[in-house]
Amino acid sequence: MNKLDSFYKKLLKKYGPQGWWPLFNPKTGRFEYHKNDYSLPKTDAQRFEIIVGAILAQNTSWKNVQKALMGLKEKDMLNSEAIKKTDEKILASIIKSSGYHNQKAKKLKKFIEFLDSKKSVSRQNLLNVWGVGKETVDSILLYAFNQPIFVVDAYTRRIMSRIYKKDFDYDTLQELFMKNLKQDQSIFKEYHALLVEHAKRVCKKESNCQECSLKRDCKSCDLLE
DNA sequence: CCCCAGGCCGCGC
DNA sequence: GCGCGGCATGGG
Repeated sequence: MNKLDSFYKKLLKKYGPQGWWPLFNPKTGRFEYHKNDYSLPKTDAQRFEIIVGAILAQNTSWKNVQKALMGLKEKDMLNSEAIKKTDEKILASIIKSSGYHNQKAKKLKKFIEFLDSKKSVSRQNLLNVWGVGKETVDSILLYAFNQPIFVVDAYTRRIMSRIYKKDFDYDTLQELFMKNLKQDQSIFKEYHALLVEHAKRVCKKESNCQECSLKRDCKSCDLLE
């Protein structure tokens, strides 16, 4: 078992399955995780919700994104037709809580233009869409389209940079994970979610090394200095 | 008051 | 190709 497999095992043991990506549940009226179910989305509506969430979540807390998604939901606007026909300024006001709302309103419209173009949903085509970069594109491919692509984010970088005491760029980290893990979208989904959880709870900006499940492998661990 | 959050674009060099 | 400022709200 390689290092990355072992990290995964330890994080999963500590935090349990995360159930990403959270989806709105009409019955409870809330956004809910779905532990151990890697088959979602089940409908185009759910797929679209993940896409919108991924764009709104750029450099923004999930709580603020939820409010924006709820706003869209309440106006029956969490669908491409409604977003398409709504004036960009109006749209921006509805998603205001997600921050950068003027930009994000434009991003949503640009992405819907892409979906309507019927171009194939490939990584290269998605990266050509204005407003979505590597992380957003990979999140969409993995969580909305169930493609085995590993998502790298600021948390992944922070954790890995501390463990190996060196900085990695996006492509290097993505390649590292994808070459060393089983090519399985459920593992990629879970691993990314676990890294987020670990970074939020333990490997924070001010790290909490004594509680860290990976401390024995970490070159930055305070306890070793 | 500060800093941060599930980034990306446009620009200058 | 890399670094930097701008984008913006809500919570701690």
